[in-house]
Amino acid sequence: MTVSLDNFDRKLLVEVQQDAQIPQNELGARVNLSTAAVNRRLRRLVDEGVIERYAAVVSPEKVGCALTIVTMVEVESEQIDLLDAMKRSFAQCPFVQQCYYVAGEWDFVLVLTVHNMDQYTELTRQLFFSNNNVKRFKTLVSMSRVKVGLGVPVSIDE
Amino acid sequence: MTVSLDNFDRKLLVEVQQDAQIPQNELGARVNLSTAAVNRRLRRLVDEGVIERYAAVVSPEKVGCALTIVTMVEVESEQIDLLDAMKRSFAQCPFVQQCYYVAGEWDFVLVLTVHNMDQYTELTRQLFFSNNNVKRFKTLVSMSRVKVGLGVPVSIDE
DNA sequence: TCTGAAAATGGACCTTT
DNA sequence: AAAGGTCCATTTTCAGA
Repeated sequence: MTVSLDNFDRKLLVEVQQDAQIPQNELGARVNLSTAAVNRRLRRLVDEGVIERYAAVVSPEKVGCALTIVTMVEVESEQIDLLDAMKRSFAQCPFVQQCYYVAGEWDFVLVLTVHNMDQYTELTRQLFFSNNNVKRFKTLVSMSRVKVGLGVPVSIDE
Repeated sequence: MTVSLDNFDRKLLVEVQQDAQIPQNELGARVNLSTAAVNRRLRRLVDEGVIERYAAVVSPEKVGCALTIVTMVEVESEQIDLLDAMKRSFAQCPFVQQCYYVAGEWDFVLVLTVHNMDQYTELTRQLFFSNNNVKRFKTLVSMSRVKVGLGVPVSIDE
């Protein structure tokens, strides 16, 4: 599952999570490696699945998705097939940015990106009210996205 | 704030959020545009801030960050400077992947990525117990990351 | 690590609406 | 003017020695 990474790999991961467009020679200069070495290492990181993919991060506001909402959901029954169906329905919905199946007071946590409240209301109907395995849900409306990212911490020991 | 996008832009955004490494000529083939036009449009999208950045998505498991945790926090006082200090402390922490300041039963929602429970315990001490503006917090441990991403929905009208 | 070929990016310039 | 297309120079990637 885990992969062994040395400090060069870790430094590269830090850089590349931050900005994937830095050319390999520049990366090399930063971590003290030749362009070719950087190239090989990045390829290996992708091949081994450490780097899952490269993605453009788009600004929700700029495309009119002004509202971020966090919703917690409690289910009626934890029967596997019912849970799977719910997971699928959440995962499929393009407005669901993230979905975690959790242990604790709630069963699911969803992060949603929508254009406005009306759209959220409509979504709750679709995702929650029309699903009779949803016992209750609670809505938290984001007033500020303090930190947003998928960055994974990689510690570098000097 | 919002930017006017035509269908070409939207199609490009869909592709590029999914995979930022598709070469521009291939993108052109997919959306029916020349390489140069794709190049110009992508540049414009970056300049206008629609595309905030390009990032490598790394697998938390592969780098040993096996645990995803969602934490809700309620504050004692909503005094601006206290809130700002909290926001800063959350944003700074490399294990805080996301942080939203929300309205509702809670004040903050955090998504954390940690190596193990011990580390989380240590983090709660650092982030919550040692901050006397934290009234209470609730921990939800993720058992499965059903959907994870920063993808923003862009609808294409044919 | 170095060198060089192949690929991708991005600008110049002309054409269309 | 605004945006597309073709062509060409520059930059970047990536494999072999």
